[in-house]
Amino acid sequence: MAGPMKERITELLNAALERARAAGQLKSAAPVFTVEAPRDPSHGDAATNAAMVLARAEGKPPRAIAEIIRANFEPGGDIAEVSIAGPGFINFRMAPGFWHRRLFAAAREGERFWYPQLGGGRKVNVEFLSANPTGPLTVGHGRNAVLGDTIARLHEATGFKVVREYYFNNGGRQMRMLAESVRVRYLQELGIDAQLPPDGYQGEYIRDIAHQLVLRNGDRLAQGAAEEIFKNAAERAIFADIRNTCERLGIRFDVYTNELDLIKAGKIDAVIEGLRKRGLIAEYDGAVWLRGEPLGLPKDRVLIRSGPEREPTYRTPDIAYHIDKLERGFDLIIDVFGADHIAEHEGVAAAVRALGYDISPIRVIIYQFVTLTRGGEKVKMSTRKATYVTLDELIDEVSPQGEHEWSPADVVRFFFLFRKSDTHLDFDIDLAKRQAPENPVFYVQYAHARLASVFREAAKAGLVLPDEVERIDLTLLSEEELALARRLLDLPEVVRTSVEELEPHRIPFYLLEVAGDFHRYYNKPSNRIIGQDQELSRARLFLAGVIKSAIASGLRLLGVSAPERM
RNA sequence: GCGCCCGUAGCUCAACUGGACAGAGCAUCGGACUUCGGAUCCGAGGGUUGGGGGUUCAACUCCCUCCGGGCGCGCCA
Repeated sequence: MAGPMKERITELLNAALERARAAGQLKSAAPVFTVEAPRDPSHGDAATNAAMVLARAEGKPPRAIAEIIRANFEPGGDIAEVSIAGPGFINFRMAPGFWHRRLFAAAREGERFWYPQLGGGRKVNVEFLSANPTGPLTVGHGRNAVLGDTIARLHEATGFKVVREYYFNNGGRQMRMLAESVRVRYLQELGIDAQLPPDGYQGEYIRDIAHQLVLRNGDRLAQGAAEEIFKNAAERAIFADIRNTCERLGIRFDVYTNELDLIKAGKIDAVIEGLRKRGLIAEYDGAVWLRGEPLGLPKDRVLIRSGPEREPTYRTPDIAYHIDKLERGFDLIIDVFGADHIAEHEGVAAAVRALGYDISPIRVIIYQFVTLTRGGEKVKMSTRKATYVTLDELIDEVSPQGEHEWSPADVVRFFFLFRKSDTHLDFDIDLAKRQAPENPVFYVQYAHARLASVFREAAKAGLVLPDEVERIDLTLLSEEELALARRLLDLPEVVRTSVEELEPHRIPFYLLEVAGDFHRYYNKPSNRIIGQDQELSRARLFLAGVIKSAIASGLRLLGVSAPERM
């Protein structure tokens, strides 16, 4: 519901309550009531529960109180009707002129209208994906990447300054294992007998990296070559691959941060020192521990491993990393994590707070895992065992073939966003492949392409909208068309909720509804946009333009293209 | 065992964060244009929102409990 309308009605309601009290018709103090758009549009444009929340204090039935409020309500110019319904709702219906003015505003302002400015230039850091460079991106990473990027887009659109950030660990055991795996494949490539360690990486891409090393170095690395060489080669190659996949999805990062740099900058040591000063460090079993009990955590957590290397666990740099982000002065720090990280994040947050930082800027969006179904069976995925479907393969498989105006990422992006992040996502590959033309994304894009086509036809027929849109007579629009307009004009509120609650899935669901409204409207012969009556045609074409603008603006938030032709 | 998430139509999911009669898309069955794009539209069937209790004028939504599924409880990330 439009913000201005809501505020206006709230004011008028408060005035009515005041009058009723002055007249002795009500005795209790102003209640906390809400003004919202009813779920069912036939109930009106706005509704309040004021009478119902007053019922108890007044000792009267809600509908009787509603009558009192209505009797004292002096409607402003835009409110056409005030009625009482259901258990005691007071419903308001706006005059058509209100909607006409909103439509004109939408046409004039374009994206500024659809994207409410919430950020005021505040700085937000969105950390997402953050996959360690040990292999190609999998389908699970895809959900993270698309969610994170879309949250970034939502914030950009609504007036935040956004940094997209990728954090990775390159100091630990996993990277050593990666290096070792490359070395083994390298030796094998040279015909030298070598065995992958039990936890080694078995993927084909390791052989590719080893093969490249042979091409460039021959057998010079066969004896005594530093682990560093294999590690760097692997990291470089895998990152190139990850970047490429992200590029295909329309995703680019502004900042990469890694563990080794944090170590070199002494930030890890600083964390340990700070914690030690506060009595939060324990040392036993040869390791350095974060004490759980004083932080309200279930148990102690290792910060520095035992053994001669004195290696930090992943959690220590993560603490340092979050402090680093806080010190860089972001107003909002968003972490996109898989469900398996949630417990760990609590520990990290507790440590950061214990070190004296205000962690309120940090917000976490958790997403549940993606399960993949192929041939009716769940595919179990493991990076190490190389039994995964890569994100690249998925993009290839579900993207339409041939020449198109739209991006190969459209289907994948839309699918990943088409459910709430904290529910499991079941991705049936066969279905996505086979039914690609019936995917919801095509339904929405088709609505846009159809509208574009209408404008092409209108131009052919010499029908053009005036620059001064206010000259168009919107009183010619039918009730059905106004209903369509009302849903359309919801977009700014949908965007607001998506940003505030970090719930991007609202956008694709909204777009599906608008597209459905339009397809239904369009299919009725009586709703022909380009017709004999010039004035009516102009009013309808104008509305069509606003619909097109809303769909395009919504899709842009998702990183999904809005094709003019399909 | 403990913690977090989930359980809504045959399947995959929504439900404006406590509001009115729980809605879409697939799937099934039956229909619709000789002009703006049929990748569309119309209609039908399908529900005790996992079970039970509680709070509230009002519960899919909050609390308790039980059942079922996922994730975590690593000196992996």
